[in-house]
Amino acid sequence: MLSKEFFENNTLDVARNLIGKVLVRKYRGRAIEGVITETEAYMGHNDKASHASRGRTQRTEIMFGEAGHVYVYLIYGMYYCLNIVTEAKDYPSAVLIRGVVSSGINLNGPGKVARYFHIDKKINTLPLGKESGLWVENGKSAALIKINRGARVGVDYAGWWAKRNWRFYLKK
DNA sequence: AGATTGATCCAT
DNA sequence: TGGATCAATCTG
Repeated sequence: MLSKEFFENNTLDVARNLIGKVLVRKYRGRAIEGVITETEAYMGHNDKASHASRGRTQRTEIMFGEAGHVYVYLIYGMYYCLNIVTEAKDYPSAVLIRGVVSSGINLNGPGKVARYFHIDKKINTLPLGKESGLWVENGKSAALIKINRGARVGVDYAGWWAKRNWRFYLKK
């Protein structure tokens, strides 16, 4: 299981390094696993695409918290999105898990990932590990993986910040 | 391209 | 307390 230190690094590095790692979910005595194929970094007070850009609120407080904790939110009234908090305490940042491959099934999009892994607000703000039943394991030799970068999805409203290549995905 | 859906945030 | 706004997805 990846340590808290892994998530205390620069968010862009964490987002890139999470590609190829294995997401593990223990749910009702069953283990669900999948290789992470797509992530996005949300980083800093100034990132207009980040929920934390307007400062601390009840919802975003978790992004200012300890690395390696889970941030889950509901979007469009229907879909949960899974994020993992990164970097130092009081620096708002997290990585959104956008894509996972599990048992040959391609889960493209954060809403599908959350649904498949039974992610909802019950594990919001919990640390990765036994308590949340969610953690990340090392994958196979990350050095052999080809990773592409691109602009983040669905954040056009963020102007210049939307153009930054803070999305990472496995090259096919 | 349009409908769906509700938590969250901030102020007409 | 109300209304605008969303880190999306499915169906055509």
